[in-house]
Amino acid sequence: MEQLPNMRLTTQRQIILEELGKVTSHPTANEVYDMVRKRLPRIGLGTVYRNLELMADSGIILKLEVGGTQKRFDATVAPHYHVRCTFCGKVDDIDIEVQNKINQIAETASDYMILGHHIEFSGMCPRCSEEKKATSLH
Amino acid sequence: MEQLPNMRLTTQRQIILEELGKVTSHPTANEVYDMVRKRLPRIGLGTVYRNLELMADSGIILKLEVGGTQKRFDATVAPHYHVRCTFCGKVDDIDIEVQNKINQIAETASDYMILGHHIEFSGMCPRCSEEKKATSLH
DNA sequence: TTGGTAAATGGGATATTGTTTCATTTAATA
DNA sequence: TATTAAATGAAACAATATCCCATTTACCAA
Repeated sequence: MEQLPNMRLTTQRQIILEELGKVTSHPTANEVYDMVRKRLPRIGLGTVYRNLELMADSGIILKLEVGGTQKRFDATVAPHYHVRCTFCGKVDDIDIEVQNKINQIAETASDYMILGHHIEFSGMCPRCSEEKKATSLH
Repeated sequence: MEQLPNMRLTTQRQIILEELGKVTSHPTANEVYDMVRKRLPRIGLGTVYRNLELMADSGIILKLEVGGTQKRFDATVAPHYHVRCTFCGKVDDIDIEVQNKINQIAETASDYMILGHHIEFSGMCPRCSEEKKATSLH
């Protein structure tokens, strides 16, 4: 596992990273906890939070603070955008070109030092679209 | 106050909206609660949350679910972007042109029905820049 | 202008999400 | 393999948000 100096390679960390890598669903900390607990039933929720934060800080994974109240995590660290279903809260990737130039534009328009950006689309996922169609039929 | 049918014009609602309109700082629900309590000391926190959500749902105000764990609210409903200071959490407006065309691009690239988007820049606010400069001097 | 009525409130309980503490365990390494 | 600091598990705690329900209040019809 890629890591920072003084960061030990524990079983817990390995398995958290492995499980996160298996899914594309941008799980919350609690969802990761559930996934990991199937393999390490005695792991603590604190350990999961601690490690997700640590790995996000060191750039091994991505922390998403998107719509909804919960943080979500993503094993794909390359810059990319997301879409969030307004109805069920599901988060998926949006595979379009990253708009690097808007950082410059934003920097000019503000007194912040701009370090990056994230685009979050909102929409309706296929599943919710289906359900809505079904409901409106009667 | 602009409102939905069956939505009563209560003192609490008016004052919440007035206080939110006074600031450009995108306050959290708790910050709004503090502001409003100066004029209505007996208002409940639940009332503040309830009304902010209600007003956001009806489009009177904007609910921001940006970085950080808390929801933030904005009296300006016209589409615009935000920047969040990675160091202190402050949120400000970024006054650049809204990229309407990327909704189409995103819709083509996914199986969601795209309804909108929001861009959140991350950066360092002037205040934190100053502080960092001061710290690194000795 | 009042009286009826459903919406809204206050305040506390509860739920949800995330963080901290500390005694114990464990990975790294000398 | 003994040492030691980092990491863990478990539970307490903190922060944020929602719910419940008896009481109050805005609105409307007469």
